[in-house]
Amino acid sequence: MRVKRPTSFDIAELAGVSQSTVSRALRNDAMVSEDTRLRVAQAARLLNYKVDVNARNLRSQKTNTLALLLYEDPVTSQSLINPFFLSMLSSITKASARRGYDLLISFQQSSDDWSADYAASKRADGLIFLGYGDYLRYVDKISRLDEVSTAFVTWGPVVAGQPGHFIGSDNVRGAVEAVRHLVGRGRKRIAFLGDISEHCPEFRDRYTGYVQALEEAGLPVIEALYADAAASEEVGHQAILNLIDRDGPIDAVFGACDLLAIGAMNGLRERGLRVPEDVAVVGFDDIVAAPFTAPPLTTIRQDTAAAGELLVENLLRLIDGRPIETTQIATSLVVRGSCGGV
Amino acid sequence: MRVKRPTSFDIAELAGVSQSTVSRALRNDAMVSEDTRLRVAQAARLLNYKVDVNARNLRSQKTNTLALLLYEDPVTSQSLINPFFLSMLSSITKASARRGYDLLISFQQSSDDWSADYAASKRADGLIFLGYGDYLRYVDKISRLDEVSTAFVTWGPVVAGQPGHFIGSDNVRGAVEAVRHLVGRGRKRIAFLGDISEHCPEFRDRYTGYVQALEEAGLPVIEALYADAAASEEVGHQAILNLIDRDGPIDAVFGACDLLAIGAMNGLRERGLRVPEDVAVVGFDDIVAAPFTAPPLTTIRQDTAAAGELLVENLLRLIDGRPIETTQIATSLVVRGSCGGV
DNA sequence: TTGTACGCGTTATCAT
DNA sequence: ATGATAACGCGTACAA
Repeated sequence: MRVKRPTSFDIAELAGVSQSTVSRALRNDAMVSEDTRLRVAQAARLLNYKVDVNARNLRSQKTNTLALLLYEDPVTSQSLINPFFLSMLSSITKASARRGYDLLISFQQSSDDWSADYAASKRADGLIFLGYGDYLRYVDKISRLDEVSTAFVTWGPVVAGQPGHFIGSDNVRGAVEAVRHLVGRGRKRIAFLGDISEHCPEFRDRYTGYVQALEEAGLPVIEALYADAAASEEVGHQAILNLIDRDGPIDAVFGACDLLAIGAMNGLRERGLRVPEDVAVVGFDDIVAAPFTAPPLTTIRQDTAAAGELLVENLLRLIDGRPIETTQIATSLVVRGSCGGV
Repeated sequence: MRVKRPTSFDIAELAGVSQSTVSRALRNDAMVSEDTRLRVAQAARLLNYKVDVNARNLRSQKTNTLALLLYEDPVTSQSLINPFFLSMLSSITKASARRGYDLLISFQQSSDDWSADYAASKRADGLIFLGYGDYLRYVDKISRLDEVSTAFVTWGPVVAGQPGHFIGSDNVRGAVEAVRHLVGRGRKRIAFLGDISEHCPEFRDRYTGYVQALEEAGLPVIEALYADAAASEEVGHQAILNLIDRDGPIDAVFGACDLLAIGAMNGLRERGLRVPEDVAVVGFDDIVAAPFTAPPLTTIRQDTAAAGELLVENLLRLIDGRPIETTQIATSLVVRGSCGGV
């Protein structure tokens, strides 16, 4: 027994005005006398009227909605999402809510179900891309978005010739800071964990910072201390075991992300090495779990709150046709037990 | 220089059929000859046509979208969301994607910005409520939803007389299992951490299970070993300190959620007590961080993957007017270092 | 199997 | 400051 949903016409009748006036009154849109505004508001409350957003969107060609597309390599994620992105997601949600935008989210599992039609089908006014995934795989699709002038921003490093607008942490500086910290504690044989192929430009930037800090300290960059690794705990675990067993002693590990660092700590423990006494460990991200590991993880914090704000803010600028401003976010070193802290 | 978006009329012209036929062909909806279907599909691809979902939704009175409303007590959450809910969020996203539904998400920060109009304004076909928040505060609003026959499901325990459909873990059994495990390791003075007021019925159920397991083991329920605590790490930390300092020795802690248990472990360490030798600890949830704590946290796992599926599945049933089936999910004990494991 | 005609509920435009 | 009217783009009876 469904009651008919009231329309603006019903409100109009009840308030004794025309339907178009109702529309204006509710939107605070144009000049409406205080008197009628109140009568309309009251009538609306009485009938429990809510604007039909589909009609509104259709007419106004605006959705007041953003879409967040999270993509991760299926290889990397065993049905679990990297905590860092969950944190980003949380801050993006809040940022868009503060701006009065709804947020639609979608996890892209394979590159096939690429449902970036969100904009084309007028489901959203703009798109936010987020992921540690393989960027290369998405470039052509993203270019297509660019061609049809869809508004979108991507979380990540600026890659030469990449279409669209990238916003991200200053990965190079962050990594420099991490490695400087290790060097400052007297570490000399510092392993790097992470995939630095062109598929993972963020990790590549962090590797660049790693090299930079080593050189600046006059330390050699030892190739054997680099271990390719996708972004997960298990992978980090395996990678460090292989590295230790094959290439001998290390006194520190810099993980390109916290999950890798955590995996490494587990591997080190398995080999009877103490953290930080024998091997100091620094990660990158500062995920929620980082303070709770054993020992607590020293890491480079990415300011997800600021990141969410910046992504949303800039996306809205794009939607309005205004120019984008800042695109880089400062990181900060968080010292905990795994290197230099308690 | 924006190009005009193609409409179904444009496709119709290009394919040499009527607009209504285009609509049918694209929806695979009615009888359409293979021939015309192909011509239409080709024309659509050529013009890069996408259905305007607002028009579609308006016309069909269906959105193919679900809304996820996450609410947490502002007291409890200092701008950080409980990892458990992030995990739920992730699984719900996937579940609804699998069903071909878009997901709209919203974090309810205060009870004021109660934007549960998602259904009333035809933004979504159904709602999912999720939260460790104060249930009582939401009951009346939820009742109103029930009155206007909005389709919605709530993650949580079944509370007598509560409107709507609740779906959740079997908190009592889970807690029983947790405490049995502690008892089985010879623990006798087992503290309980968590708010068991009517505001937190889930925690209350877990307390019920705690009491049940103690009684079944012939152990006394010692009131002094209960500590009220909201769901956060800091609160757990403080609570255990107070409890130890005031009420003397304990040999185990059962935290109503993992964050509380983790906080407790930190507090115990601060007082020089070893986990699990001096005090064994068991949590509830099995959040992402649980395996990484020191020692790894023994806990009751809530099957978030199954939960997400069940919530979405049942919500869709409600939307279709079909009856709801299962509403309880089994938990499982995960033994790790903090009690009985390595 | 396909075409015709209308309506979904709102916002925009042009009057007054 | 308000009213009348025309779109917005698609789905669906109904007719053919």
